[in-house]
Amino acid sequence: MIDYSVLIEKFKSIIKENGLKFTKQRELILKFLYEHEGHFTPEELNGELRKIYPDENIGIATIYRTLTLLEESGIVTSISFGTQGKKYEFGLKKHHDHLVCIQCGGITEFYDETIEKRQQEIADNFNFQMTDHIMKIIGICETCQKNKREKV
Amino acid sequence: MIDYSVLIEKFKSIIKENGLKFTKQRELILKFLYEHEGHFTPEELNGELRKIYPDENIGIATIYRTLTLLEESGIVTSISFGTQGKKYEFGLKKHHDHLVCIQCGGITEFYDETIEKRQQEIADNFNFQMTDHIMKIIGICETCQKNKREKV
DNA sequence: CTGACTGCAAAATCTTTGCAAAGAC
DNA sequence: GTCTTTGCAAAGATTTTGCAGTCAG
Repeated sequence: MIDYSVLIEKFKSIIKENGLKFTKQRELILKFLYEHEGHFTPEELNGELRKIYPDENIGIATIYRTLTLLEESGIVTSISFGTQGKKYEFGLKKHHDHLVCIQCGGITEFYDETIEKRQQEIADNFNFQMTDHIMKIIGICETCQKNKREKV
Repeated sequence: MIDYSVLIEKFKSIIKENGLKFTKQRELILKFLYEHEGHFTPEELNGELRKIYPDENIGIATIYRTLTLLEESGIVTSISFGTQGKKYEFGLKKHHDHLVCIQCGGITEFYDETIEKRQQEIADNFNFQMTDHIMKIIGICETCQKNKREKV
């Protein structure tokens, strides 16, 4: 995993290249995502940051703006949930895909070499310049299957 | 491809099973999706239906409600576009995945046996009961790549 | 007839934008 | 100092809901 100091330097250089500024808000949002595994909605992120930094009072608009910036910079990635918005996660880790539970909303990550290779081959066949790919396996996770059985 | 009369019967039996009613609006929406290949937002669907049936005046709420019903019935499927909502397509055709162009928003469909098989294996490994899966390859389609080169 | 369905408009979500004040460089 | 960023609140965009009248069975 990338070191935090390296990450910050990387972020600062992206910031500088684009004539932007390195602000406390941007740093705190990045830091949170770096330090917390998982997938967060902007609203959740807002809540967590308010808990950790009660004095900062980071506006929701800033969260949105920063997430967009971080995503464009390739530092975070997002996964969308139909109408219910997006969840963001720190993106500078090994590429992976997701198992999404429709019962509890839980997300499990996995990585599979076979699928990765095949995706590139498919894109090539269509002369499609792949910049990203998303794979979600949707269903019911082991825990929720058990809970269901116990209820019956 | 499923025959239209068979499709309607199928829909009617789902309707009946659930104590619902078979209405003109529901039929017209289903008919449109059956007859038109492609992926439509609720808003687009609304516009198209208004063009074809200027006298019907189907409300946008009905479109949403019907699409939800059709999706729950397994007759249509949806693909979500981050913040920008969902697109729906007729779903009773061979399963396939999508290539989505970030430039023009165009969608190309493909089907790959290797990927299908591997997805099931992965779900099994996690004791995950897969009900669906989504795969999107995101990038720039052949046409948009060409247009870009021409502009330069 | 009865209960489901519809269109309308209002409400609810989620996200973006305009602006004056504050902050980074 | 200059130009970007921020928080706030208002505006937008998309989707859902409440309701009275309408329609299917």
